[in-house]
Amino acid sequence: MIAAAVRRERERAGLTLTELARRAGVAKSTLSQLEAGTGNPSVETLWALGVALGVPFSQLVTSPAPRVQVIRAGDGQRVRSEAADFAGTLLAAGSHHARRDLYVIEIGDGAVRQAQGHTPGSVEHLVVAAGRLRAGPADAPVDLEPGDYLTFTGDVPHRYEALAPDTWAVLIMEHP
Amino acid sequence: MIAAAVRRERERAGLTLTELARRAGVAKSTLSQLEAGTGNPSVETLWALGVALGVPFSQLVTSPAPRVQVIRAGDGQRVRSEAADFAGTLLAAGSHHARRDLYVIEIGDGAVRQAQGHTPGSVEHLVVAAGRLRAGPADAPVDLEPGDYLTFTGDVPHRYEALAPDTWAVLIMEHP
DNA sequence: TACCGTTGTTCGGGTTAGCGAACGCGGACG
DNA sequence: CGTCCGCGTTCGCTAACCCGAACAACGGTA
Repeated sequence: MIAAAVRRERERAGLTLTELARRAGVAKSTLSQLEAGTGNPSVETLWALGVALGVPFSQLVTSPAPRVQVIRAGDGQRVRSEAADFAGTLLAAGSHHARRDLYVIEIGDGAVRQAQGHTPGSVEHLVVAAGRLRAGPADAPVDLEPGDYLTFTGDVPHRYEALAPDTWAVLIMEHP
Repeated sequence: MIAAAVRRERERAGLTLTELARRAGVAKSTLSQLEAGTGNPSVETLWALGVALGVPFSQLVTSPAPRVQVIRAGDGQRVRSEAADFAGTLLAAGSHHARRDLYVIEIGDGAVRQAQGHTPGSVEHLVVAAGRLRAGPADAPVDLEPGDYLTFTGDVPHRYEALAPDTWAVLIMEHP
């Protein structure tokens, strides 16, 4: 589990095992056994590897991934405030992924953005703010309207297509 | 550093050292030395403690916190796509916090939501989708319009106040 | 083909993490 | 006061993490 994460991050950084071991200050034998899944590394070792890889260490202890989920505007678990005219809808909670990039995306009317899959285990969260958007995995896109929420795994080809002018949305990308 | 985090979480859960060691399946001597800051624990040990404490493990390796930052609609680092009429704006990236709750919030015109500070180190991210919103720390609120992005530490009293009808926004709450 | 540089994987060994048991301490109870 | 129970800390000891070095495997080059 950790083994795969370390190897994935190392290859994503384009480093050899020897080079990463040198930069992190650990013996390459240690790193080799670690990537082979033998034993549990100490926190110090894993920390050194995380620093050398430029990833915040919790990224090296990943976990499984969900699939596609849509919450329509008005659906979802609403949390109302008694004290004020305020309502919140919980869309996603409790992931312990590490990197989380937050975007605001704008797509011209009729424009289509194709994206090949990102790193395995990445998850995308999308909330449409205005316009209409068709998004999701390339083989199963979903039509969304303002307030709609969509989440899906980003490790397969996917797309964004605006169905109305001035379409924009909030996009959270989680990289495991 | 880790020592303090473990002790803090253990006391926050109201557990004794002996009880936590029993639940996590580690020797209490190990836990005692760990909280004393002696040596580096292995990942497996820390993981077991995280499970027993009900925290996602990366919470045991904390880090500092930012303050308030506003990115106006149209500002920010834009990432354009050459292939399609598509533009994305990166708002926040690379946090290594653990729990991340995603909300869509709706606030009635003129309504004010007050919130006392949450757990130390929590961070809130806010993107206004429609309407006008005054939000932020109670002593330094900021007026936001659709597309504006605001982030601030949530461990101090803060507020949300709608300045127009049909105001809603996307809210990401990070709990360290 | 032979040589060389690099990559990643296996070997002994020193050191340390983790365990179980024993210890000192403080409060509750008879 | 004496005993008991639970708290957290220290004491040997075994196991394993980590290291350095030697080892195969591969590709480029003369």
